[in-house]
Amino acid sequence: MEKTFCPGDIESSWYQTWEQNGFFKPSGEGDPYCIVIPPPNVTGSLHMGHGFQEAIMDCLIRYQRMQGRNTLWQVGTDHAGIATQMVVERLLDAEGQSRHDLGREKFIEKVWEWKEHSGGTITRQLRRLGTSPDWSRERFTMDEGFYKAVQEVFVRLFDQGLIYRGQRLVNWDPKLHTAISDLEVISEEEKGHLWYFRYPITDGSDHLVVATTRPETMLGDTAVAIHPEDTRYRHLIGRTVTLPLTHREIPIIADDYVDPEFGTGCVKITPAHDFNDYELGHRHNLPLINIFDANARLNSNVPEAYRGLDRFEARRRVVADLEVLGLLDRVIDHQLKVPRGDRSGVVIEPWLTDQWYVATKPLAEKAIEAVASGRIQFVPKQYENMYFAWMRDIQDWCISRQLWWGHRIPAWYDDRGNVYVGRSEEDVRAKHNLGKTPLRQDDDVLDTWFSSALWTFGTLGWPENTRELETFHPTNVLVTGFDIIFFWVARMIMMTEHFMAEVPFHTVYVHGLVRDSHGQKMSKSKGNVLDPIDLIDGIDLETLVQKRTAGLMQPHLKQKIEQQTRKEFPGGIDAYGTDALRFTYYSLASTGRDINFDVGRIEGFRNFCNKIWNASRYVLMNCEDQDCGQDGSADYRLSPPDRWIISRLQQTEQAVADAVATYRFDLASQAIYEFVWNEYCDWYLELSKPVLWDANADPALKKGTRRTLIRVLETTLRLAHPFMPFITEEIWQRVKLLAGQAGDTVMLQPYPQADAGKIDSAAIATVEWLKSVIVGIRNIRGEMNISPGRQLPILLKNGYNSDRDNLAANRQALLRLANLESIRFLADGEQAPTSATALAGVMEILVPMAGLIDKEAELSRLTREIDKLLKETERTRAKLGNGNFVDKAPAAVVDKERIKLGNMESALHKLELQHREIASL
RNA sequence: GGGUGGUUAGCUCAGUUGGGAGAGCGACGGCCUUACAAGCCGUAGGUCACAGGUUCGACCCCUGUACCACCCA
Repeated sequence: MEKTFCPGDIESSWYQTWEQNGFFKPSGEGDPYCIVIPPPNVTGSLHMGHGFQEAIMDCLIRYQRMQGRNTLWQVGTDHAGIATQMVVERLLDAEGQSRHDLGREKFIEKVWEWKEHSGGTITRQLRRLGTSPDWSRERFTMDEGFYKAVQEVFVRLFDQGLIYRGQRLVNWDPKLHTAISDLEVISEEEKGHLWYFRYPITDGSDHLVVATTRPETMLGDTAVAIHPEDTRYRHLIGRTVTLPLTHREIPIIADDYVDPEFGTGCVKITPAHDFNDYELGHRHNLPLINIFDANARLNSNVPEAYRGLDRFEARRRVVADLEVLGLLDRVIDHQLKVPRGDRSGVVIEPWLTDQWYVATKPLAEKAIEAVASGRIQFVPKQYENMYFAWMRDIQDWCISRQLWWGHRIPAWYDDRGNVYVGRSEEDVRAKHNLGKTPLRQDDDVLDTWFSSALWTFGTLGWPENTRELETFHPTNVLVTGFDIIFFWVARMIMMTEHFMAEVPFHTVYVHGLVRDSHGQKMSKSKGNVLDPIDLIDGIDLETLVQKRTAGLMQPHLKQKIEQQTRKEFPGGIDAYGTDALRFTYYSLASTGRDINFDVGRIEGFRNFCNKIWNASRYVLMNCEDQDCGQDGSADYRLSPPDRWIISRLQQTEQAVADAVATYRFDLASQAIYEFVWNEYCDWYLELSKPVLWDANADPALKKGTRRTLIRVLETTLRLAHPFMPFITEEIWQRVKLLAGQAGDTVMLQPYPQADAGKIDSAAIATVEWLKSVIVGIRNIRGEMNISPGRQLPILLKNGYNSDRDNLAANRQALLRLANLESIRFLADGEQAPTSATALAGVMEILVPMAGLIDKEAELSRLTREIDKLLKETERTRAKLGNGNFVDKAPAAVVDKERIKLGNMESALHKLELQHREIASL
């Protein structure tokens, strides 16, 4: 084996082996276990959030597979309507073309071409992460089969009256020319103005002052509203104002929607361009005047002077014209929520159009019940509240999009505007007896989330009743971020309950969102994006800078991003390998909502991989070509350290099992890390040396040690495999035979199960004793600056018989691990030389000071120890002196405190004695 | 305005029915000890945001406050 672990050397070849041998496919045996991947955008690429999420799913899948379950990880990608269409339109734009130049069919061909070309990026990257989905079952939401499911769902919902077409105000994106759902609108505070306009009362008696943030919409006003109780204006109810610029006469109405505190308490009402006004207009039967076209330019419903103006230009003109007329009262600065499209970034316009809707209320009821009853459980549980809050207020879902890329709505219209929904034009004609009536299909496509809502059962073959559907649905767990609980999770639950009459999954594991090391969201414009592949393969500084600053939407940020990148990664990023990256992800997967990714962490876990690698080198060097009991022979003997590490292994296995069962991957990874590094490497490997290197040692004991070394390593590799698939496979192949195992791959070996019967408390006590003696001596050595190479003669004093037994049993280990010249108990009546002292229980460990230890240094060390103990003793004594504590606390707790106090007092006594003795020299 | 989550070592974070505050990284000191310098040994560092309350006992339970983040209106 190489001296240093090089992840790049092993990763791709093992991945190919696994995939080519079909190890990722369901075994067909055991209890089914299924996860569907949250489908990434087909033309997207892997980001840190994906990496995190995929790592978690792969861990679960590999874990369950090794538990012997019939495991399916259903993989696939999403066509991502708007996002993909935008990408392709941008490419066309670069060639000076628009999609309209091409026409719908040609454009869609282009999109498919682009998909063929770039669609494999994300799946290639998933492979780099070592994920183990069944690639042979890969699905795409635009696949023929999946479209069939989408169409079927649409038709059935329509027939059931749960899909309808209606003219409503929608969130219109004037740049992308499509409606979008509420969830795709991001409203944030922005600086703006509040304009106060005078509207003359028609009889010429007076005027009203209205305040508005959107002056241009006044051209579509159809009323002015006041609060019914507002005494300032109550007398005006029922009269009219003459709308300036348009000279329309519009009523003054009363409605308690109006907030008398805001502005002047008079509100202009534009029912065709504001959601609240729309509702209000509906209540009062106000006319709707649509003043915008699809580009949000003013249309022919406004006076000629304004027609064709962009909405923002129109705003300036309206304000200017009113000012000229003396109707501009004042303008003040004002913070307001501005709705923007999450894709286009432009201000969204409430606009009146015909759209398709899903009536969600009836679907939501069952979906709420599914979670309320516990048929679906969220982990962590608090996300259920978020889910309920949204589901209770759910609005009808606008599912039509004015795009070309997506599932075309299966609806046809005749010349008279009648609509027919069916599985195909022929189907529609037959169903409605339409003969040769000309029909044209609806131009719109469905919201991408409409198709992803069918993901669990659609990918398994529905509407056919396939064996996969039978076996793997409902799926076991959905792994997702909380940001798409509404977009996706809730809609999946609604659709699946409706069509399958069962839940899509039993558990929703909601993980946090990956941020940078300062808690900032990673984004291109912030220039703090990390690419998981760059952490695996490494990247030099120049390339990283180049990558972060290329294609910026706001080029002026370039310099700042470059500086920041050069400062944070002066040497670029090292190649850490997949296993280190994955282990880092797990270590960060606690219950929090934010996951701050610090490159310092991954370096630590790269070192951990190297630690495992080198520990394995040591084990192999000592076991290869040796009898390690690989033939199953039983002529070996286990030492206390052997039994101790086996015990600790059982405890670790249990800790990992408990952690995975509760989705605490941080705790699982920590248990493995601690066991491997702090127990197996730091202690057990060291303890094996005095046995293996002692020519006089009992051969049966040596065999026992080799057997334990190799078998604990082999088990640990299986234990760690779901977390770090590559390195565990590579090493497992080298150790399997020596450990008496066989098999093509570690990924199909049984997962280690804790066996409480193998926990040997006597062995644990012995090794704990050994460790405390060694640590005591090392402590003195370290603090007194005694060279590590210097062999020390150690004396022991005041021990129990058990201490004498332990010394006898562990003499060799002590001599080596503490680097001792000798170690023995003081004889009866023997005078101890002046020594530095450490305690191990009641036993005193003496390091003779002569020529080694400075008196003052030892005194100050003792003083520190004494002070520490003194403080602790005082606290405990006070506690026990409190009658309430002794009376009311459980007896076990009180006893524990008593014992603790006794121990501390005895230790304190010894240290004080020692201090006095040395001080008197 | 309503809601949720958070505040623990210099940094990033654990802390599982309330009973002696932990890890990794970083810092400091010492080591090329035949698996590993991507390492080994040792050390320092915390009013557990603040204020009350419950309790014999609170990082943990309750109330309030401050600040941060996110969601919704």
